[in-house]
Amino acid sequence: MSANGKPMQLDAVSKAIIEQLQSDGRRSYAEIGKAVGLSEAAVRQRVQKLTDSGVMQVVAVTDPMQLGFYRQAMIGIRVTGDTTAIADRLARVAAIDYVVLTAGTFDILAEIVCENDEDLINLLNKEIRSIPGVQSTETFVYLKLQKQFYNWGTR
Amino acid sequence: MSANGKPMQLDAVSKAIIEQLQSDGRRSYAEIGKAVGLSEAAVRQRVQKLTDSGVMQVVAVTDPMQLGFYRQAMIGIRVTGDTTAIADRLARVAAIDYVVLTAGTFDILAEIVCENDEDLINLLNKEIRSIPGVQSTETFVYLKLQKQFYNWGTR
DNA sequence: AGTGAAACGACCGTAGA
DNA sequence: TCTACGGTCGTTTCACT
Repeated sequence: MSANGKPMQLDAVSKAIIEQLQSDGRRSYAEIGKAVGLSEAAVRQRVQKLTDSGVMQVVAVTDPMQLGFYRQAMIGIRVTGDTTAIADRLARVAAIDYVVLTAGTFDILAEIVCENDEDLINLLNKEIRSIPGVQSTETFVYLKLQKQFYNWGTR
Repeated sequence: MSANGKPMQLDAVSKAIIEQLQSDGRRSYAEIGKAVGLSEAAVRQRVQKLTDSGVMQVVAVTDPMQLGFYRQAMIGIRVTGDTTAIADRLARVAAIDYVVLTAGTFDILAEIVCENDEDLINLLNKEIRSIPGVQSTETFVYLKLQKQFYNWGTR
């Protein structure tokens, strides 16, 4: 139910529940209840509502570095024609984990995750620059990830 | 224990477990066990190891849009001097949820989440462009988030 | 690194304020 | 929207392979 257009107004308790799950997504409802001063059932209902409405999701996230993906980069892309069609196509590439349409000197920003520089070159040439309509790309190789906090939109 | 420098080699079963938790971070170990063909205890041991080693985390992520944060943007930043010090300072701003040091025509990329354009202007002027050493910024306002897949590094 | 069993605790539906 | 409660299922520990 729900998921209309209007922003959801969260009270302090719901915010506290989200914080609990942000630090550990597998914490039990009972434990969260103790922390926020609510019964287990009440916490469960609120979590249900938050996930059903799409405000919150509990998911596993992985560290590319620890899995041997040592090269990450943001690619700024300038295109002609339909940006959505091109972004759609980029979104289907497994090594591209983030695609956003933007206003500014780039039309699309895409984040890529790969093992090394050779993979990066191949990705750029074979999966990005080869798409009809892609005019130019600019690559920003990641040196150090300083902060990452989880919010989300589509998938 | 662990978290050395070498990449962790995951077998098909661990990958399957991660996939299960990527689609629902609260799925029970028993249920995951059924899906991947392992006992509940074995699944739990593997999940423990994956989280202890830092390869995987189960966390809550929220949708800024649904919470009334209608304006998101990536800011490309050019600086003089110590990039780390400036990135550190940016990371402490709540409205900045992502900071990465890069090689390329920007030294730092920062993603911001705010309610409207006025907030965006204030953030840019008061929290970013006012930092000593920041030479210039380029703003890429998000029009549409097309893909977001969760990997992570630091926090 | 895996299984199985028994005690314990979490989860879920339902009833009621 | 919350608490209370009972049945069911998941989790934990441990002994064993």
